[in-house]
Amino acid sequence: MEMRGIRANVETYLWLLDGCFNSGSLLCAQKLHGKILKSGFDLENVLCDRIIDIYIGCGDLDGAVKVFDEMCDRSVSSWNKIINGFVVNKLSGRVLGLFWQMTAENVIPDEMTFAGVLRACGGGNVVFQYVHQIHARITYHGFGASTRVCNPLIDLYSKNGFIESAKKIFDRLCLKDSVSWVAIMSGLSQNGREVECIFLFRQMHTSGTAPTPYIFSSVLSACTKRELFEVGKQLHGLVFKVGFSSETYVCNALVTLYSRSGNFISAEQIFSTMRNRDEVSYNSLISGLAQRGSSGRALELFQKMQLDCLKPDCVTVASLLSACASVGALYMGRQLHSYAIKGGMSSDIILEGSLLDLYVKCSDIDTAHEFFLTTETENVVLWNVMLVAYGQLNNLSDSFEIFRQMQIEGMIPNQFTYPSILRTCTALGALDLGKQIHSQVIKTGFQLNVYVCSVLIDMYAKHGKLDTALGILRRLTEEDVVSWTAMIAGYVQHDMFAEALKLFEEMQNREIQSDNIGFSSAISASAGIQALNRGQQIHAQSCVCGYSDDLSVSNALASLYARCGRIEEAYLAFKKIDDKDNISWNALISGFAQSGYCEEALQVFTQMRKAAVEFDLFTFTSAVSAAANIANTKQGTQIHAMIIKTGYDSEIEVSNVLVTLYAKCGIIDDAKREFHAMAEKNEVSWNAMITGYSQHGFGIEALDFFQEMKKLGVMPNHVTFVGVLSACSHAGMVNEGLGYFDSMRKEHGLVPKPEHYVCVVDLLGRAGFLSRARKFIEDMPIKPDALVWRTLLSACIVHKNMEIGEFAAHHLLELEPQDSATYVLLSNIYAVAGKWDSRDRTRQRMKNMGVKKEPGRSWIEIKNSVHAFFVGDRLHPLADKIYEYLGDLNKQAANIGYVQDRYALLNDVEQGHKDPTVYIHSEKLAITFGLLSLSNSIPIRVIKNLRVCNDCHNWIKYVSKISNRAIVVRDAYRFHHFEGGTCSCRDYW
DNA sequence: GAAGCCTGCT
Repeated sequence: MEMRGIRANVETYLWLLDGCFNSGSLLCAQKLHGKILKSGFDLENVLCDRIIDIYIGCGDLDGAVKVFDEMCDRSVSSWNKIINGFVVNKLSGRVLGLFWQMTAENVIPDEMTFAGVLRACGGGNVVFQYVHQIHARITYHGFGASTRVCNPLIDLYSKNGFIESAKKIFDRLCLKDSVSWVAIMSGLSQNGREVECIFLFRQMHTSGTAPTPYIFSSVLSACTKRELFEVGKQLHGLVFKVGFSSETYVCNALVTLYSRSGNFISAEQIFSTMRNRDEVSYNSLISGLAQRGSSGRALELFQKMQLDCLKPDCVTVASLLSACASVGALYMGRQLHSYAIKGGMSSDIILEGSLLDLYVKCSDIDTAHEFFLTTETENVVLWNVMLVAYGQLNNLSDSFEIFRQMQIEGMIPNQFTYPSILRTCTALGALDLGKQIHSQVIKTGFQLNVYVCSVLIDMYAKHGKLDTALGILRRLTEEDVVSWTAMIAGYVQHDMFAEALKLFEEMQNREIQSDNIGFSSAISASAGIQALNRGQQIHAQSCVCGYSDDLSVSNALASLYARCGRIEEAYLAFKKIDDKDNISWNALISGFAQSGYCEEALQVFTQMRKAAVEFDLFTFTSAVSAAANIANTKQGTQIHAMIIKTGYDSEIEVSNVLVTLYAKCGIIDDAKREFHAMAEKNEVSWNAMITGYSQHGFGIEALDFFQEMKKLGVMPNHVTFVGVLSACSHAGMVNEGLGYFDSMRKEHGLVPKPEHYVCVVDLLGRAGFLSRARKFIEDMPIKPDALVWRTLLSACIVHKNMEIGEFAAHHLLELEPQDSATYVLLSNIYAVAGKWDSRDRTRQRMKNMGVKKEPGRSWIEIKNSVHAFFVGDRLHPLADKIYEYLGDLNKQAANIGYVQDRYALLNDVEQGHKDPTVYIHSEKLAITFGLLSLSNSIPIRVIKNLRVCNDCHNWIKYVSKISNRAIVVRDAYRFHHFEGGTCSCRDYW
């Protein structure tokens, strides 16, 4: 044709190009392209489009782009061709740029454009923020209900953790095809919402949409993940009914289901009768077996697979590796690693991930790092796994270095990266770094991802920024149980139990199903305010949800009973736990210690040692704290020795409680030694010293420590001020105390809590400013609690002020009408003033209210047996000896100034009783018996169920001096440590 | 192939 001089026209070239396209010859196309350029037809878009098709088809993307760049007035279909060219060639990073350029040139994108762009976004290496922007364009151009565009969008959102957004898109679809259903169902399943996935399947089924094998495999895998094996079995029936029981995908999912439930008979049966077994079939059964520890059979199948003409592929090895990682089978994992190297698959991107994960999960970080260095850099998963590894080692600087380096190498952090690094920041208290990463999270559009949010909430909540944490939770658009639980737990960690329970309730009102950890946190919150009933109700709920055998929930229940002082129930709950861990034991020890049953706590500690359960940080802190509370120096120092042996003395929490132990026992030199030996101190350490000094009446020293603490820049907290204010009380420094109280708010931004008001009332009351104390209470911005009134009442008794005492007692009785001690105190005030009518009226009122005065009892332990005494008790076998020695003691005490305070309880009739020994209080008897029975080196320890009375208190001071013995009395309200004629309470209780 | 929430110390 050319030789005859006939010029080819556009049609001719089009035909020629078609031929070229069919033959797939790049060379031919290039020649033709040259001719077209020469002929000047290169301005014809229809030819250019065809040339682009051919170049892309032949893999010459650069050639295609060159043609594309030269074109003018490019149509949307030309843009689509080039976009898809990049997508197919996995150069998705450049697609977004093309898309923005296209919109800048006012070319209107169509469905095909968006489908391509979304595919590009799914390929990783795209900042997720852009997906939101593209979504906005999709809506703007009217494709918000198009399955072709929305199916990949659903997939993209759910893969990045935005399941709520995915659901919204799904709901707006006019026509849902089977791909839409699979996308949303597998999305739900991937985001931990397996139950909804199953629910949606039912909805789909009833709506008449026929399920496909893909849909079955998706819903079955949801059942497997949730361990809803019964539902899975029912679905198996349906599979049979609709005739999919030979479909490979369905059978694979069934094999996984049965093998995870441990039903290997069914699993193997399905497997062996399958028509077409593929690699996945083998992989499912192999990984099921390996996860259950049947590695022998797993390896057997691994061999057999090859006889079935299926080569174990990367996924086979990867699934075996993941099973190894989850059961910690490092040795088998290493063997698989060599297999992978021999089989030439060790550089597979997925396998690299599983290998690294194996080493990290098995805590072999050195090998992990070594392996990491041998891999190529562009696999973001490997970077993420390394972040987890350094997090495990509590190594913030290396973690951050990885985080920084990965970005230098062009990796974009994703929704896995942020939780890992942020968790490390949380654990190591690097709040500033955490905040910086938080701003990066916002910049890159992950601020609504539930995994990221849950860690952010946890980070802020754990470090006391509860408002910030709550803000994040409130802005979260997804319903996420973990984020809610993190917030609830944060409240619990900061003693804000009411807030925790309120939030838990709100979560349930929103029908967010709590998980085991949510339930256990809510039970802990109930325990924090001794709300036994509430805690029991929550426990019942958790049982309904299937958590009756869950360890966290069971531990929380034991802790609830223990912290509510229900010894028997706590032991019962503890015994019911099948696989007790240290937390179960610790729950009893710390719970008993917190509810004041410190002897029981120490007994549990001893049992724990006999049971050869390993102690941890929590065990030691709780046990020492129990010993400290009852000033049990002997057992306290024994535990200290064990702490040194096990190396826990380097832990700051342990040192803090040791300082407390010695301070509370009054061995202030040892407390100081522990304190100064600490490599690192926090505010708790300082508080322990300040409180210790203060409790032992060393007000000035306590305040010196407080000044020193401030000078060193350690931030005082609420507890510091309890110590400081009571130090001022002891030292009689009223004005200084009031000044410190003001400074809480003004200088330290601390809002005074009820206990601080109590301290100020104590400060004023002890100094005798009773009217000022009353005025102070009346002006309080919060409602005075019982302790405030009880403090005022005690001050009135010491200062013998009947009027204000009466006032205080009435308020106290309004709050606690069943507290017999208050009636007794009030009647004592009247007795002191000789107002016998008022006293009798009080006693009558007490009777009318149905309040019974508990009979006073005291206990003392002598050589592993407990001796109990009532008032005027003569039932003890050694009663005669005890009364004889008591008489001696009374004489000696009188010689050095003891005068019996006969007004403490008795009216004139009672005082005239023939035998005054009838009224001898039980603590006197117990102490006398202790002095008779115990060697000089052992302090006398007596427990009393009521408050110790004024007379006994005075008597014990004298006796401690005469006998030169330490006497420790724990009464209903506090603990008194008598030595050398004085008491640690400084006559004020 | 990778990620989050749960017991303790003043």
